[in-house]
Amino acid sequence: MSKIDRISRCDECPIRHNAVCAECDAAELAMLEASKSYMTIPAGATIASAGEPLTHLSSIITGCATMSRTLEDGRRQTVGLLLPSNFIGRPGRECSIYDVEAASEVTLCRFERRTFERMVQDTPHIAARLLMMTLDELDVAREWAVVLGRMTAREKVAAFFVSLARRQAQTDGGRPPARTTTLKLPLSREAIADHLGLTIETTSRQITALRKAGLIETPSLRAVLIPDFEKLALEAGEDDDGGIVA
Amino acid sequence: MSKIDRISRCDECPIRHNAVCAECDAAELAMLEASKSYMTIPAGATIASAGEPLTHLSSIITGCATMSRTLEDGRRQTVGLLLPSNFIGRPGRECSIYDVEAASEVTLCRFERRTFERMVQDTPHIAARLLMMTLDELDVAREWAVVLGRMTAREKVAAFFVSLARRQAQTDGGRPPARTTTLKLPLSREAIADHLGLTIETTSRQITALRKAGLIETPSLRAVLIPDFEKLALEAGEDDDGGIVA
DNA sequence: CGATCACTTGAGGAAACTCAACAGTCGTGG
DNA sequence: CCACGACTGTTGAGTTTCCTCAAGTGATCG
Repeated sequence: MSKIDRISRCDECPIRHNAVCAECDAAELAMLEASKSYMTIPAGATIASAGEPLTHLSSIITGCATMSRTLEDGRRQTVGLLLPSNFIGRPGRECSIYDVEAASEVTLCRFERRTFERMVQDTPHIAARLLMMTLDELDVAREWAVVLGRMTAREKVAAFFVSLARRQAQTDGGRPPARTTTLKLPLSREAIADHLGLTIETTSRQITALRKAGLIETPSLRAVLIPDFEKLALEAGEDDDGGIVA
Repeated sequence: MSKIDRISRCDECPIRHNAVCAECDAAELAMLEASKSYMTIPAGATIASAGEPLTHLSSIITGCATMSRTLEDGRRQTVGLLLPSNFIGRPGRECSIYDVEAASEVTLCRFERRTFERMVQDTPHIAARLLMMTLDELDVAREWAVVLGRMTAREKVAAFFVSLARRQAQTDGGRPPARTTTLKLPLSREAIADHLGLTIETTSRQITALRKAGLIETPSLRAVLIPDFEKLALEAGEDDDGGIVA
């Protein structure tokens, strides 16, 4: 029995203050508790498929998932990297328009779609929080458009590490990344390439190039050590005042 | 005195049923009417600048604007094409994080930011509509990520015309584009290139290529005639069932 | 310990970019 | 009304970046 299975009370939930329930009061939380269910999905499994009905909407409690589209000829683009507190599914739409796959083992807090839609309608705290989260997602998506449209392969890879470092720091602690940060990579090289709009070979080469330039170290295939976060951020095309969006 | 200046009643507004006010009842509309103001901006003028405070939030009534980011070295990426009923500015944020520029003459329906934020809080119809619009924008942004990340230059240009045709058809009439459609281009070649993550030269070459392939005609620099919409959509990498998002 | 899979590296080619010249369009003023 | 100039768009030639194909290396797991 994993740790999450034993959590049933929302006030013990690791994403309590970041997820769609963040603004809920005790009574609202009780309502959510009554209709939620947990589900754990193994790494590599499919959470939703493009065009298929989505019976449940959910929040990621732990783990990492990708949201992607695959064209008929096999080209694939990941349009969202889903980390703890991120939301899966769109209220008001029956089907997912993207494939959602667990990159690592993922634990979800799920709600039956209709039930959740009703709660969004009836509970301003949920609606307001969902709006804020959606606006944040929109910023992230637009920020990523700049990366995809205008950055070089090297900048894209650097930007990916920088963005992931920011989000992981946000999740565990809530403060910006330390100067020296170690990153756990939830994605394979192929998945990173699909996120960056590159091939796996180019991605690999640029990771090597960043390592040779001393901007990162790679203690293992699934880990990246950033000796100087600011320096890497600069390499990712950020003006020195950092900033921008996650 | 232009046509819009004379419109003061929301029920005569061309975006009445598509904008953030779409779900409002008579009483709510009256409230909006009391605090709204119109503003017309000439083509080429700046509506908002990245990092600068945004005193008003607004809806586009007529015209077209671009939302873009410029990197220090001059590279620019447009992250959103704003057409009638689209919303400018983010409730809850004081500054714009993008440059917003009028591509053509633009007429706005504006609300003082604080006032609007209060109305969002107090008016579920506005909050709900804003949520739906934001979710739609998110879909558009993610769809565009696929274009930016995985499409060839030719597909990008085709996808741009297809997307624009869909949105223009949506605006004037609400139905999908006819088989043969004429498109009014609100953007210069350079602005198109910035939207597609290409150079102006590549964009121009691909427009020429599409013309030579008979997929489009170019009656003028700012117009595109699509003889067979489905055929162009296919060229844009859509599987024959069309669909996807605007 | 060996097979499989993920990742890396190399060589060659294709797509898009850069730089440069040219053409078409539009507005202004003679 | 035409001539001029500035600007926007097109086309061409050469270069760069990234992709493709292929082989090699390293990790992981039975």
